[in-house]
Amino acid sequence: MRYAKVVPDIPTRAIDGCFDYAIPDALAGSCDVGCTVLVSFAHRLAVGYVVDVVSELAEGVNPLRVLPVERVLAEPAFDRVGARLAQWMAAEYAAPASVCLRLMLAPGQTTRVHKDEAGEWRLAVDRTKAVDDRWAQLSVTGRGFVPRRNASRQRRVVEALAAGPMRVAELSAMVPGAGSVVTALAKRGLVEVEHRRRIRGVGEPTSLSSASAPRPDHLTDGQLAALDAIARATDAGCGDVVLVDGVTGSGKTEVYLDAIERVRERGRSAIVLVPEISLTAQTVGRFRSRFGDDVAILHSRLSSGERFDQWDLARSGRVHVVVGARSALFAPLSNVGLVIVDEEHEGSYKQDQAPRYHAREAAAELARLRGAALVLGSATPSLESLERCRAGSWRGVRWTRVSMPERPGGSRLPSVRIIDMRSTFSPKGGSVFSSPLRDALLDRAEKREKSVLLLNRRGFASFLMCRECGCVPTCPHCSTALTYHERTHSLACHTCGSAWPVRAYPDPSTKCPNCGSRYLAQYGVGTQRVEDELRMLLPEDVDVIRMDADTTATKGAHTRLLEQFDASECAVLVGTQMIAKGLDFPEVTLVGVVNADTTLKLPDFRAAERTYNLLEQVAGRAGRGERPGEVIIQTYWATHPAISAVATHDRSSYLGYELEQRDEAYYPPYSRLANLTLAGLSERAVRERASALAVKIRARVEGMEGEWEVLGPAECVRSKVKDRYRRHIVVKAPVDAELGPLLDECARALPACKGVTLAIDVDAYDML
DNA sequence: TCCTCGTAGATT
DNA sequence: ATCTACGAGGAG
Repeated sequence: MRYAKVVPDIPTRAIDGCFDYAIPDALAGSCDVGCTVLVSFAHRLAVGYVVDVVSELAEGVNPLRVLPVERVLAEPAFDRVGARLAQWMAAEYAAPASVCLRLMLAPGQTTRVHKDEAGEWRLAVDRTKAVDDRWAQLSVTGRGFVPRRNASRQRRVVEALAAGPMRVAELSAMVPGAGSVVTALAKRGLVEVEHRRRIRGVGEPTSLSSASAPRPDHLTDGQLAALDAIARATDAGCGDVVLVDGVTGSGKTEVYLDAIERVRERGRSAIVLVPEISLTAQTVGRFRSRFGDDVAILHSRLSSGERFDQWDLARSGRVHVVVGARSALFAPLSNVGLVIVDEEHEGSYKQDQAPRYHAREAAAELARLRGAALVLGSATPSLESLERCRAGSWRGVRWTRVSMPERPGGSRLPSVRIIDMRSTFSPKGGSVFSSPLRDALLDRAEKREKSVLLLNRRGFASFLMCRECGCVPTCPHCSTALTYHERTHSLACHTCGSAWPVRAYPDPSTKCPNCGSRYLAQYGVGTQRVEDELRMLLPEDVDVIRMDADTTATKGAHTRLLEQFDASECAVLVGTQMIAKGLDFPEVTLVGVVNADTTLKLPDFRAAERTYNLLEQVAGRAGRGERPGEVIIQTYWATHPAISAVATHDRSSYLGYELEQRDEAYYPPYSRLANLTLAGLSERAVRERASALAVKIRARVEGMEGEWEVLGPAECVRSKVKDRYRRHIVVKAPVDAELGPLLDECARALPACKGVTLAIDVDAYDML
C-alpha cells in the first residue's frame, strides 16, 4: 500500500504538519507529490497538498484510522524539494505549512471547500485554463482552389491564407465574417483548422532603447572576477552564495546574463528575482533580447491568465529562465542551477503577510536544497549579507563578496552636492527648489539634456492641518493621519483605504472638523506640486513627466511614461521611489533629490539604511553615458552620515556609523529580531493576551544561550487599524537562534482566545 | 431523566 | 478550523 503525506489547507497554528492517507488503487497513477487532493479530515472535507508519497505509515499512526484520498484535484505543482522548502519556511517563519505550500501552486487556481446554506461541505474549484487560438491554413487541395467569381469574401480569405497559416481572429479583423468562411471551407477540405495553445503575458516589445542587452566587446575586471566566483559556486553545487557588490552602472545585469548562459550550457535552468518595482519593460527586455523564448516573466501586474501561462511554460519545460518578483522563486523549473536576487537589499523582498518570508533567505535555502548557486547583487548590499561575507560562511554555506568598483566604458560616478536647506535661501518664498537645484535644472534645459527628480514620499505624504486649532484629520478607524490627494480633492487613509471628499483652503467650502475654521490647509509636498513648479520654472519645450502611484495606475502606463521620457529630446522625470531603481538612460546628466531626509526620521532602526540606499540608487541614474553626471541632494540634515557619505562616495564612513549603532542597540546584523503583533476589537482582550504571551516568551527564553531580549508589549506605532487595537512584542535573539520554532511553540502554548489575532513576523522589516 | 449550552480535545 | 464528546445546569 502507498500512502500520501497530506498537509490539509486549514491555515491555523493548531493544525500543523502532515497526515497520512491511503492512496486507493484507482488513484495510484495520478496521486503524486505536489498534487492537490480532497480528503476527509476531522469528520469533514478538506483540500490538502501531497508533500510526500511513502510505503510505510508514520510511526504511531493506527492503520485502522487511516482514510483514503478521495480525489485528486490538481496535477503536481511542486516536487519533493519544493515541499521541503515550504516546510523549511513554515518552521523558519512560524507560518502554517499550508500557506507556504500555496505559494508553489499554479497561479489562478483556487480550490477551496466551504459550507453551503444547508450546512453541507462543498468543493469550489475555480480554474484559469490554457486558451487556444484557431489557426487556419490552406490544405493541399485548397492551394489550387479558385473561389467563384461572386464569392468575394472567400477569395479574400484564400488570398490571405496563401501567404501562410493565420489566426482566425486576425483573419476576421482583416476580412469581416472570415470565421464562417473558414468553417465552410474547412468542411469542404480546402482549409485546415488547427488549435494552437496561446501564451498570454508575453506583451508587446517596447521601443525603449535600453531594453536590449547587446553583448559588450569586453568585460571589466570586476565583471570577470564576479563571473569566475559564480562559476566556482555553480560548479560546487551546494548552495554557495556570491554577493556581487557593484556600484550603480557597473554592469551587474551583464554578469547575470553571462552567468545564466553558462548554467544553460550545462543544461541547468535559472531563476532571477527582481524587486516588483523595477520589473519594467527595461529589465524584461534585456532578458528577452538575450534569451528570447526561453524566458518566462512572473509579476503581480499580470492577469491571472497571463500568470498561469507563464508559470505553465516553466512547468512544461518550454522555458528554462524565469524572471520575476518575490514569488517567482517558487516557479516549477526543473534542474535549477542558479538563483539570482537582484537589488538584494530591497525591503520588498520581505513579504508582509503570512508566510512572512524573506525572498533572499528562501532563495539561499532553495539554492542549498537544489545544489545550485545563489547570486546576490546590489550597489548597496544589506548589512546582513555584508556581515555573512565578512564571516565567510553562514549556516554551513560559503558566502563570498566580489566587488565591482568601476563602470564599463570608463564612465565616471557622478559628482554629488549636498544642499543644506537650513542655510540655503530659496529664491522664491515656499519653492521646493533651492537655487543650486533651480540653476542646474535651467542649465540642463539650455543644454538639452535630461534630468531625474526624486521626491522622497515615504513618511512625507501631504496632509491637512487647521491653522487655527492645529488639528490634523485622522482616520476614525485607524490611528493614522489622513493623506490629502490634491488631484481628487479627497482625504484618504493609506492604512485601511477609506476616503472622504474634502476641499482644502483656500476653497470657500473648507471647514475644520474640530473647530469649524476655514483655514484647513495643505502641508507637505506632492509630486503634483513639484510638477507644477517645474512647468512654471522651465521653458515650454522641456517635457515634464510625472511618475507616481497615480500616473502608473493603469496597465502599461509605467512603460509608456518611460518610453515618452526616452523619446523626448529634453525632459525632466519627476517621481517617487519607483524612479530610483534600474532606470538606465545615458542622456540623464542631472539627478535632484527634493527632500532626502524624510525617511530618516521614521521610527525604524532601518531608517538610515533605507535613506542611504535610496540616495545611492537614485544618484546612480546620473552620468551613465559619456557626459558626466551631477547629483544635487536637498536636505535639512546634511550632517547625517547616511547623507554625507553619498556625497563623498565613501560607503565605509556610512557603514562604520551604521554598524556601530546596530551593535550598540543589539539590532541586525548582530541579532535577529521578531515582531509579534496582537490585534482585536477589544482593547482589554488584546492587552491581556499580549501580556500573557510576553510572560510566556520571557519564561521560555530564560537561561537560553546568548543574549535574548523581550521588549514590550507596547502599543504599535499604528495603534489602531480598521477599528482593531494593536499591541506588539519585539524579541531580539542571537543570530544563530532558532527564532521561528521557539515563537511558534510559545504561541501554541497560549490558551486559545477568540477575537484576538496574532501575527508573528520573524526578521521583521516593517515594525509599524 | 432528558435536553441544551459551552468548552476541551483531536483531527491520518 | 471545526467536529465530537462530555459535563454542568435547568426544566419537566
